Amino acid sequence: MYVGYVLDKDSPVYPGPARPASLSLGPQAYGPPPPPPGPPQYPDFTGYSHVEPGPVPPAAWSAPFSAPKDEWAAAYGPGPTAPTASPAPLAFGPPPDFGAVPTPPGPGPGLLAQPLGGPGTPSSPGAQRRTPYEWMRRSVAAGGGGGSGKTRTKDKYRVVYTDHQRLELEKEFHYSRYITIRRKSELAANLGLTERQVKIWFQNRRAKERKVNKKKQQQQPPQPPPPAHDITPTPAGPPLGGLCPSSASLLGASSPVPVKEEYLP
DNA sequence: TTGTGTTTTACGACCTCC
DNA sequence: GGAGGTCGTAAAACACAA
Repeated sequence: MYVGYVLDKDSPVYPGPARPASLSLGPQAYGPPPPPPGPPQYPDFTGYSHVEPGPVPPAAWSAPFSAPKDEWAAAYGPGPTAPTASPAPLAFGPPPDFGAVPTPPGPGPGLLAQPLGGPGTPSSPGAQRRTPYEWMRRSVAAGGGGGSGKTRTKDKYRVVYTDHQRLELEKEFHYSRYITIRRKSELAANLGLTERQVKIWFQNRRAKERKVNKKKQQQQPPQPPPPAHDITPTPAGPPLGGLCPSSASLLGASSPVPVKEEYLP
């Protein structure tokens, strides 16, 4: 286990600024790192595919995480507004950060102004794909099941996470592929999930990313190795031996990135 | 409406690390 | 030994073509 890494460092695995303490930051709030822009980070992301034109958040990582998940960023619009608009009686209110982050100029007045489905509209992610921002109103229905602990041995095999839960999980994943114990607890509490669910979600999410990356590599012709300065730690594995290289460099004296207190020893 | 393919939760097996 | 990692897989949820 990598408890030592997680407990002691609680630092992002991938280069980037230290995340603000509060949850629910918009993707753009994670801050742009210096690396050059690359292909979209989540071109395969289909969970929130009601893409609308919107501001493209700055790149969050260097390759292979060279670009932020602009799909969901664009799909959901500015992060701050989404949870604010959610009527879900989750364990947390709209984080202050959400109100603090200005709404970028977009195609419309924002999520709140988007049409919502009627009360009888399906509460599934698929339905949400057809009904933009439906997730804001259906967080409760499926959200209650999110932490219900249903298993294969119980009446329901699995629950479907609400879009809000998935959005927050995606945000956290966007920040770091490996969630810390602290963040896992926070996220689980805030989203009404169990820590186990959060852990498994991250495991599945990493598996998904590996699968996508593998698919990409198979589709793309072999390319020459990138220059040395472009080499970034691979996300394919857990951080071994404490700090990953990127974290080490992140904490280095030369790093311009401010390190959050909780990440400091 | 139905069949089929894909995605999303959840678990078990096995491994590594402390 | 416990916790969390990957890997493989089951099954529900979902999308979509016929």
